[in-house]
Amino acid sequence: MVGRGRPRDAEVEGKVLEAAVAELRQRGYEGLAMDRVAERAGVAKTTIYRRWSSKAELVVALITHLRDDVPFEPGDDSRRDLTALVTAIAARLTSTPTTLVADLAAAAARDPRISESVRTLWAARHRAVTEVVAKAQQDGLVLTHVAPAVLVDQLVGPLYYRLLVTGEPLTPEYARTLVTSVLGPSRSDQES
Amino acid sequence: MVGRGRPRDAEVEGKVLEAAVAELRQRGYEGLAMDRVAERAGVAKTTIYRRWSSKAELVVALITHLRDDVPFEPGDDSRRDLTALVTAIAARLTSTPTTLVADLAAAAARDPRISESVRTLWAARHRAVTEVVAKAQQDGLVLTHVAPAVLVDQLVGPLYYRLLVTGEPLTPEYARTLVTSVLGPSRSDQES
Amino acid sequence: MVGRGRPRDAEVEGKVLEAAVAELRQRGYEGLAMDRVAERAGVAKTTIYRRWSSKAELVVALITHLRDDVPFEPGDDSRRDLTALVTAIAARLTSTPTTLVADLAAAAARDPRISESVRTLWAARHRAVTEVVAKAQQDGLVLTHVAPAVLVDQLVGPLYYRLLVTGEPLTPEYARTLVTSVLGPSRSDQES
Amino acid sequence: MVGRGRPRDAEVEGKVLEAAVAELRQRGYEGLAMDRVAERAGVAKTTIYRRWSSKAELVVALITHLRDDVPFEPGDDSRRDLTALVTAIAARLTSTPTTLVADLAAAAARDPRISESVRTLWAARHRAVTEVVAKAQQDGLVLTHVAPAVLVDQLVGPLYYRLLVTGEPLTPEYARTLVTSVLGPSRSDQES
DNA sequence: GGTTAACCGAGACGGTACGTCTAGTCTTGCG
DNA sequence: CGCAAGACTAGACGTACCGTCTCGGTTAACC
Repeated sequence: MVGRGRPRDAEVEGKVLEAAVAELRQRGYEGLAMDRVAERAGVAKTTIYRRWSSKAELVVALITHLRDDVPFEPGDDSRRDLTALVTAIAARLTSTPTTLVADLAAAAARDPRISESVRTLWAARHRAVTEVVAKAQQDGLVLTHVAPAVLVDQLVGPLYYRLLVTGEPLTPEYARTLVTSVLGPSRSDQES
Repeated sequence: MVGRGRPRDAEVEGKVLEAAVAELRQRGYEGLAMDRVAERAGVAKTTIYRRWSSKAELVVALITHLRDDVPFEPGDDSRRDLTALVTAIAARLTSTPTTLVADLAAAAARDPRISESVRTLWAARHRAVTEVVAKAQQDGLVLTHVAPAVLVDQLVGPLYYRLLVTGEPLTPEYARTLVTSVLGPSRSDQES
Repeated sequence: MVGRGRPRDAEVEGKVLEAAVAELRQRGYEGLAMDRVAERAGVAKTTIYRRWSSKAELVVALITHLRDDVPFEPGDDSRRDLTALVTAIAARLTSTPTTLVADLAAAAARDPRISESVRTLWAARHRAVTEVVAKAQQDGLVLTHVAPAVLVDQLVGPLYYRLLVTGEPLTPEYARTLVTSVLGPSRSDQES
Repeated sequence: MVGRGRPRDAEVEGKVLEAAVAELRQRGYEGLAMDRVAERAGVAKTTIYRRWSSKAELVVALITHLRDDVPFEPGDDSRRDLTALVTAIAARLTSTPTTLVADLAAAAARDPRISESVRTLWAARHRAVTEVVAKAQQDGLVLTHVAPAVLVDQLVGPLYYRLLVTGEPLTPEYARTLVTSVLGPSRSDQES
């Protein structure tokens, strides 16, 4: 007895998320009004609440929707791969409104369901890093014998730390320095 | 023309900040209601707004008020000092409600004044780390030649990263591993 | 071109009306939600709207459905008959939730179709009174020469007045007093 | 400790009630939207809810506000007085939207506080009738020896009965007939 | 010692948003 | 067709919060 009743309008989800993203960019999280989202999406407020039980959940979905996993295929040069990955993550964080990242963290700290959702998002984004780090370690490129997970934390963690805590900029140079710190200087770095 | 009129009640500031801290811990930034702060402090809302022109400014003041710098004097053994420091920071973060940290970050991301205030707070807490790292580097304990600031980020950043992003626990072992990763294994570690 | 398509389920009408009556008793007219009626009746909302085009019309039908005329055969003694009738009406009103009566009046005041339906209901219930009053008047039992309809109003009206307006109780004594006031005291009353 | 805080704006109450009356006349009870009342009165919705906790209570207040007790001084002729009073009540009921009367009854049947309020309203309006009836009875004008309260019910009750139940019109003639039925025919009536 | 200036408390007020509820309509697929 | 299931529009309801404003009443400093 599946598929009874009127099926959900497939367009709704997209329209709402799009409207929400636009509003979010324009007025920030606090300024994101459900009424306006509804109107902008050309949809009744009830329809939004049927899918997402609160503003917070809508924003979570919105973020997930933003996920555009660029599949990453590792090359031969782990150092180059790692630098590219960390730089990409930094770039992405930079282009995302900081409030969003912070609000997600705050919402996650309060609601375990959101927490899970948000963590899944980040996990997906950082997975490739773990793989490349493990590979680099097998190749003997890493200085210390520490669990790969810790190294990942030391590559990615500082990005969030700067973004959320110190407010310093996430430049490509910074990303490269992080990699250098973990892998040691490359030959070209040494020469310079 | 100084000192005319009724002087401000000296106790008010303290009472309000205390009440605000309590509310912030309980309900987070969004849930921090000025009405409740006023009631809890036994003070009129007007009195609060006379001192701080908005909720945001109140939180700024509140954060500054939180600063309770435990003075740290470095010893001979930089590795031991560093481990102690990172462990202490981790312990402090663990004992602080995660929502508080996240909400501060969120508030900072929204309001530059809060941002500055929050950063000053963290900077005070992390200053000692920078000093010890620099000393360790001078002593030749650090593997790579990277700016001390970056090393600090890689020691402290992962703590916030785990707390706010991945949700993994901040154990003393983790703190020691972070130090090991930066300084390389200690002699005792190597022996084991 | 008769009997095309699936025939209407004969049970539906009864189930819906019954459910609607129950809801009406519990929650009153305003609180009568079509969704709840549908669910309680085990019927789709669409099915209800196919038969009755609005909440108002459903209530109309519902009222008609409530009609359960207890046939009354007059005896020799008009005074006794009248007393019995008025007492019976009072008892029935007492056992009916006051909200129901009031809501019916309110709905009637709003919608002429409901109005007609409700009036038919009351008329059926009060018809016997008119007959007996007319008979009593012919027998010379009534003090004044007033149209029977007015006397009926003065016998039945006070019941609704007390119920809806003053909130005073409808006791059998009250019913008898009403009859006494219209017919004059009976011989036994006079003796006492 | 009187008169603390900002005093209530004296105009608000009047403006809101006026706006509410206008809305009520235009769109009926169900169509009376608090948002529109607020806008029309040039007042925030919160301000309305601070004074009246619900739509129902606002309407009650509205009715009470409508109270314009025409003080009645009885003359020598009780029959004339009574006729005038009953006619006045009938006229007033006729000029009031029926929905209002019915809705008040319905609201009263649900909420005891409203009930009390409404009854007070009616009681004030009907008080004079009781007095005049009692006087008429002392003067020997009443046919039967029944409690004055019952006679009042039989004079006023039929008006509400016709209005809410049978829907028949409340003409001055009807009012006079009611009085006649209770007092017996006047001399002039007999002559005619 | 009266005037004046600034404070304090209480709380009303305008405004904005949230999340809930309902009436009625519309869209499927099954019988 | 009828029916069940349930999505959809439109819009009211009552609550919460923010920041402003208006009072009556204090508490000093100054004339």
